[in-house]
Amino acid sequence: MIRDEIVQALRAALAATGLPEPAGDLALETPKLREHGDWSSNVALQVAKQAGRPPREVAQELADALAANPPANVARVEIAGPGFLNFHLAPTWLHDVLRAVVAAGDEYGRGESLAGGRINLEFVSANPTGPLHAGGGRWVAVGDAIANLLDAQGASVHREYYLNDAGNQLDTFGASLLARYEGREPPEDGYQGEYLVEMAARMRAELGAGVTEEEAREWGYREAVRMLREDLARIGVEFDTWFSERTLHERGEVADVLKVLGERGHTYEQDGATWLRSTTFGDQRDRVLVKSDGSTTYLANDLAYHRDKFVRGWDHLIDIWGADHHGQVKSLQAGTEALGFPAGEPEVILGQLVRLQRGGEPVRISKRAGNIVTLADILDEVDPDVCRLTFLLQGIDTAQTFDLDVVTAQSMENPVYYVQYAHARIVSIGRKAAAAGVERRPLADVDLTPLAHEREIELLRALAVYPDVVAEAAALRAPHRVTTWVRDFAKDFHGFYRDCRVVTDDAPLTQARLWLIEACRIGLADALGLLGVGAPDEMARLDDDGAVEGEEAET
RNA sequence: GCCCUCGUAGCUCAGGGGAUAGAGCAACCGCCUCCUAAGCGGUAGGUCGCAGGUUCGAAUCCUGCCGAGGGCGCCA
Repeated sequence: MIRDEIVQALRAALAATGLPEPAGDLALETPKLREHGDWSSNVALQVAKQAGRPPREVAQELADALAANPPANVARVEIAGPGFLNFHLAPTWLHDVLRAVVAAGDEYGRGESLAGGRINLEFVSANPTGPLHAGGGRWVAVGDAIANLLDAQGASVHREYYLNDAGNQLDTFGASLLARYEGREPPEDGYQGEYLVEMAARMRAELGAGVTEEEAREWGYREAVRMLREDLARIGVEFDTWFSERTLHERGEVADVLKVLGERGHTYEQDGATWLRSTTFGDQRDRVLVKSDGSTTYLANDLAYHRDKFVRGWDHLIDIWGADHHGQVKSLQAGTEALGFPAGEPEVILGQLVRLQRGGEPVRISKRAGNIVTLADILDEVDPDVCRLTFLLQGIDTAQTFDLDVVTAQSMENPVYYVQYAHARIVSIGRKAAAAGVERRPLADVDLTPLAHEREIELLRALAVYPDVVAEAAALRAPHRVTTWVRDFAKDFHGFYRDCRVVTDDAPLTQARLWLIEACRIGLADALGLLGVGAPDEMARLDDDGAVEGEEAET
């Protein structure tokens, strides 16, 4: 691509003038202002100090060297500001971008930065004690999108869900379910959620009378997993593996991990418990692995689990956790390192929690009333695409405020429609063109020089940058960057649509624009696909009140 | 006390070393004989929490302080 050609030309210019290479990457960016060219480099500023000369003088020397041996498509190089090198390209470079997009098709935006990598991505992993909480939807949407991004960079990604089915959480859950079944209130520290009442009724219908606590626990466990799978299926996420904690205990993996840690000299006995000397690996304090009552801690089990993942053959492990588990990161990483696995494994992506609101008021989870809001509740009211994109609107480092009224009642203002509409418009134009008997000729036979309108240029520039956006989003584990790109791109397209008619009497222009919008469609569909959001061929029409035609307007 | 994240327009948030800080919503003013107006254009709106420091250049990096959220169990 043109970008690499310019970088190479810059390197050559540096070498030719005897200037040093900058310490970091050779930065080449797209300036915010069009006057600053198509691409801009700050090498002269970076190198000026080492060279001991004014930046603009260095820039001039580089510009002269570049002029002597100009890269393809570069019309001119200007020096601006404190010493930026601004590359102004001939419009033809964007026509190359269009051809590249079409040639790549579904593959456009793919990268090779993780080629060959085998990654295990664990996310959601909510306890099998009920349906998914609405806030948990964030990890569903984010996790699936990150998996898509890693896949887009060439990695083989395995989506995994860890079922904590061996701890006392499940016992508490079973006791609570049995209490509801018997018409009692759940224990003080039990599960208060009202969904248990419904579950208990279903259990009675299935199992009849005389259910024991163990039977309640096992029935409830299976039922909860069924509900989790159902919720995930509704939003379109499928896991490759549902890993049961119980299997770790059954196969003796927890005991084995304890043995190995002991043999490696990383444990000690104190106060009747077995401790992991995790401070050796940077933890703030040592951690208990085996309690004085002989049972293992969550950490011990989790270490066995992560060792199991490595043994199954992944070369990189990623966990997505809510920030409320931040305190466990160092302990787990210390333990895996103590077991002999690479430092820094597993990589833990921490996401801030979701605050639920309704009409601006916080939704309180009342222990007594047990009025939890589930993901299923949201999916009852909004399209899965709306739900997903809402969770992917912002970076995961910020606590998200999820207002149920805004997301549900005002769903017509959700950005998802804005973006999907752009895609639908493109397909619609294709239908109109076909109906008018206009056929798109092979791209190789089409002259793209008519594409010179500012709107057209903007679209192609955005498409040119898209692969970089995807690569960066993958590297930073930040799917919202794709959301930001696709929103901006949809805006560009709507502007183009308004100003540039595609199907006209001007045959050469029509041909060029038909291919332009096809390239746009590829970009939109790809970005939406990475986010797990559909790219529809048509949208419902709205009447003047903003209500979907054919549906009753809400009053 | 210690650790992590955040603080940017009235609201929700992008931007995380570059040139004049952006978008959506809300407000105001315009645009449908024409491929879907779930659209487009314009106006208004900012001491980028505060104070220092590093740098040719800081919303961005460092330190401190203030504020918000989360964590620091022989719970999971």
